[in-house]
Amino acid sequence: MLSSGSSDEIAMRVSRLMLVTLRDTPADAVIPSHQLLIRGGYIRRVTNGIYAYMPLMWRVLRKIIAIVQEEMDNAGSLQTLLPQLHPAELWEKSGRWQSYTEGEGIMFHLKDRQGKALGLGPTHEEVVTTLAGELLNSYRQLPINIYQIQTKFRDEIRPRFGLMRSREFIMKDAYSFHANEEDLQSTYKRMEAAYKTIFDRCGLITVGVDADSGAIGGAASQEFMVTAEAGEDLILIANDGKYSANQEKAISIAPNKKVLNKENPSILETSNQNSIEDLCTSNNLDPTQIVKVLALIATIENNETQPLLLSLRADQDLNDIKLSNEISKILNAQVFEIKPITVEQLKIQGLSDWPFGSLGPDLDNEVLNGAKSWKKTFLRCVDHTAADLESFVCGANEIGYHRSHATWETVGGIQNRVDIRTAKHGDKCIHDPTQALEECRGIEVGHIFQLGRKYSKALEVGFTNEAGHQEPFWMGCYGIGVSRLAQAAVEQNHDELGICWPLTIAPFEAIVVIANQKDEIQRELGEKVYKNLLEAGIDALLDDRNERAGVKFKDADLIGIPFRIVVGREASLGKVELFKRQTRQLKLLSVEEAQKQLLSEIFANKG
RNA sequence: CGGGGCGUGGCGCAGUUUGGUAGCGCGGGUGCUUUGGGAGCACUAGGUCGCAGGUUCGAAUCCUGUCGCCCCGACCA
Repeated sequence: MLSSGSSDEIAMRVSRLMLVTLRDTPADAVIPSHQLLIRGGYIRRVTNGIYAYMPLMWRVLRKIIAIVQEEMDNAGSLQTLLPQLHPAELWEKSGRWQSYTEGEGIMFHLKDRQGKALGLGPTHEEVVTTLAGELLNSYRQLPINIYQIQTKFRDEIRPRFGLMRSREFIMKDAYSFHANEEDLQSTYKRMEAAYKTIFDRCGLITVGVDADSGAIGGAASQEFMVTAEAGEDLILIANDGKYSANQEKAISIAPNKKVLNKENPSILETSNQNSIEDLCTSNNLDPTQIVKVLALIATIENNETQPLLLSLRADQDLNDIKLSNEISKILNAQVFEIKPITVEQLKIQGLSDWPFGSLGPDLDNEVLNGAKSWKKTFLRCVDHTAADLESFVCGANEIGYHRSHATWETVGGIQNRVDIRTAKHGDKCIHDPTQALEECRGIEVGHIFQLGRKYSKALEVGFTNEAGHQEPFWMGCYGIGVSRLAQAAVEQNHDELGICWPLTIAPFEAIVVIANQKDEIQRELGEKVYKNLLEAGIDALLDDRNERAGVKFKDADLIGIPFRIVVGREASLGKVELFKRQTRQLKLLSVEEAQKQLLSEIFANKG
């Protein structure tokens, strides 16, 4: 046993830290951050998508949590702690129980000994909205903004990348309640600002992007992305930085078209021309002169299935998120799934083959006659890129034939003009056509939504307004993936030797390495430096292990403590080395000077 | 769920094609040496080869089934 120091002090010694680092990269980790967190002994997998946070990791998480708490508190949000087990009735009332538990639902659920159905909270709109309904009765009590930091459960279809997409994770979620939309918008702006401060303080480079609000629903929403190669989302950013969006949502100006002169319509023989490319080379056409037609099937509320016939300019790609939103708007119904129609599906529906490859925008509804479960008329949508063509080539609804110089009048007109194309790298921007979109990948660490009145209406909760009438709340919700953020920080801050934590969220600010534990002079000086740092208020760690210097250096590089003081062979001369992990800058200094410089660097960077 | 790959000491892997009773590196323990970039030597502990059936004199190896993990897609903080 060590004779001196409190138990805290003992735990700050590497020899007592339960630290196990791995020399080899674990086979099941693919991206750098996941590999490094496991190799550095930060996390251990317990089962699929479920991880244990080891002491170093928990220190990182606590630092992130402290920053989040400070900024949320500053922004006027109240911390709470809500239950993790939710009764099914609450979710049935909001209409989400079924979609969240059945099929590809993400809610873990169970029955208690009374046979009552419960779910483990993947998010807390139901619970929090119900509470608000019970407690907030008057506009005089509004607005209210509350948050919690807590473990969330989502039975992900495919957990992966360690903490990046796990089934149990730490999240900060906040909910705001307002008497009107303007007030919601002002809190939304305040949260946006708080989020920027939080990510800045965590030492992360993030971009706020326009986002699709997905399953949660609602109006405006913005995602905060940590830019990194391993990111699962593709984001588009204008050169001037004035516009940025998730590709799922991004809008842009489509590339210029090659005008096809107006001439009398004619029929093209196109047998064996099975792709747009074939069609172009064989007939000397440009893809921008062709309208391609896609047949899809949408599954909507009440298990109804609506066939879709979509027209896009042939050089453009369909964006299925935009499509889903447009279809939902047109039908005024929830869209669950949209899939391409295949020959097999036609068979199942008892339909004969369609002229795939030669579909035209005017494909007759009679091809749906006799369908077993599908609706019998197409919902037809034309993307702006196709609608803007005055003369074009398109399928003739007969295998082996296309129509040349068609116009919308000759192919049945345009019923729904929509934006369903995918914006891409290089496209011109709508806010300023001299600017182009750049693409990069991002990890979503935060998402803020203006929910509107979706949940307050569904759960029938509201307040009495100034006029004395009952009204549903206006709501916002604001999430930060705390454990994901920790891993994203590693993804953005590492090199070939290991992690380079940003100072503010590093498990320790400095590590004192005694090169040779058996050298009494080194050992005593190392202990002294360590003690001095602690007394100066530095989060310091002492590597007192009886290991060779090389092993300690490798481990220190791997676990990524921002500053390192090496007490080694110059210890007898009163000299130590000050090493900065990020830049690998190394200075041989007197003990006093090294400590002084370390303190000034740390206090300067902590802000 | 669809498509691909993999399960062999704590970790990384070989052995499987062509059946003969399990091996390498790292890690762990002990001792000596070494001591500023994942040390050397010696000794040592640790695996019913994912699991269950089957074929065979004999199965990590062949067959059937099953479970788990990883990658690509649908989901999301």
